[in-house]
Amino acid sequence: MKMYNHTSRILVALDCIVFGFDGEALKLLLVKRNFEPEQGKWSLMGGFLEQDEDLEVATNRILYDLTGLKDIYFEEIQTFGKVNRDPVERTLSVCFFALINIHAHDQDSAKSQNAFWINIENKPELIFDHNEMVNVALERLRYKAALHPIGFELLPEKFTIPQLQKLYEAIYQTPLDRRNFSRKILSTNLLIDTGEKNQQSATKKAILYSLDKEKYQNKFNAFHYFISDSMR
Amino acid sequence: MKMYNHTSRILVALDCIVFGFDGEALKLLLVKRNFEPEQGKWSLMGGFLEQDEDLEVATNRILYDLTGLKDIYFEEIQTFGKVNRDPVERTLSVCFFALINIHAHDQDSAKSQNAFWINIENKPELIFDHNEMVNVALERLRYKAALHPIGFELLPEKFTIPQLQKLYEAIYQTPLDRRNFSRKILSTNLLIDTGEKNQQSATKKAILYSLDKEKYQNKFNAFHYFISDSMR
DNA sequence: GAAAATTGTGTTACTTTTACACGTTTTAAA
DNA sequence: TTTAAAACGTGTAAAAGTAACACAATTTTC
Repeated sequence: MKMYNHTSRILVALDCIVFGFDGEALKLLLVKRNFEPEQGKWSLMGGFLEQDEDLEVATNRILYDLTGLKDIYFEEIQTFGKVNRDPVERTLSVCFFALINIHAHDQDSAKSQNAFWINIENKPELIFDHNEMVNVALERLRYKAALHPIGFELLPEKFTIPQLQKLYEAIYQTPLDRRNFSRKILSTNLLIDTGEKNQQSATKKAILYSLDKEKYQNKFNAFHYFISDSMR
Repeated sequence: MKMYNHTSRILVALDCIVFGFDGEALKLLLVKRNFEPEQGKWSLMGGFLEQDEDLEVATNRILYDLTGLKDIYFEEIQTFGKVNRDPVERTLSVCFFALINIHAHDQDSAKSQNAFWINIENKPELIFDHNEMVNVALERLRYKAALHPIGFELLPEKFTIPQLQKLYEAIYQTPLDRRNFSRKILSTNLLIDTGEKNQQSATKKAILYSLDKEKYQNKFNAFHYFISDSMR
């Protein structure tokens, strides 16, 4: 194979912001580093891109090693490329966030990576530019969840509308009106009534819904265009 | 400086989709390659990331070399990282799009790069994965322009509402209702009546507006949250 | 069986959107 | 000078969607 006559080959890392939701608070899966550099400090989960590995494959590899899950919802956020962002050696970082059902992931995988779930409000200081990465990821999550039904990715297969509401309240750090929220969610027709009820509850048991995955795919891009139908 | 004990250093390129608007159609600034590889074929404008260069600096460098403009509006789209996307050598490509006022750029800069403005409908086949990059960029432009007032970046300092409408019609490839469009734009309060009129017109001369840049900054993120005020 | 907590559904006022109509300005041809 | 054609600016009523609030039903605990 010929090569470009160019010498600036650069180390490429991937860093992942993993979001989870435990029913009350939005959480991050963070790594307490038991390796150098910056051993003992907190960081995002990451890894290097290998020479013979597609970028997307590397993303899946890193997520699998961390959670034991495949087919995780993730999307690229941004590539961070300041010259001195990594003090050891110039490293580009392709940064992405992932949404997982916190109860479905493999706890042994996380443990083997020394990863822990931390409430977003209690986020410790992270190494390098990882703090900025988390900020950008959180902003992107809020942006995206306002326009697309990605919140479901953080919930179990079956969930109640009050649970979904708590999730949105955690994402946006604001209380929502129960009645308007319920109507808005139901009007999307994305939910299927499973006929079951949440037996966990100590008061009135809420209806358990599942996601209509076909409609979810179709409606994913049905966000609010500035160019709405009426303008046409 | 210490180095990571890791051998997979990779060539990193940047590729840029430059959008322009000539008053009628949405256009792309494409390069007819007079260099190898793929000499004679069309491609996006790009370049390699240098060892001592911030990613953002490289983006500005490439845009400046192509257009002679500084402070161009641009945003990162995605990093393309398939192993074989460049047949010469594995190359990661950080891809971004830029919006420029087609009448303000330096034509000599473009000429020196062998770059030409092409109507988006007449886009030729591009090398490597550049076709996909353009598709993603166009999708992103449509997404973004529906939620944020970035269309102005493609227009001259002073412009009329009918001109702005033609731009949106070019972006979304659909006719829009003149009266509703006008009301919607004016309701944002982003436009300042300059008191002048478009003297070019052969019929009734439209009012020339300029952008209220302060409000533009403030309102940039006033997109349609799923979580609207009423939900709070 | 009453109280407390939570859930499901309903209602009305208000705002925004949609789908149109009409009058004005400008140039060019009659 | 008048008239026609084209494009621009503003207006309006019906429909749809949003916001703010009320009430009834379910379940456990006391």
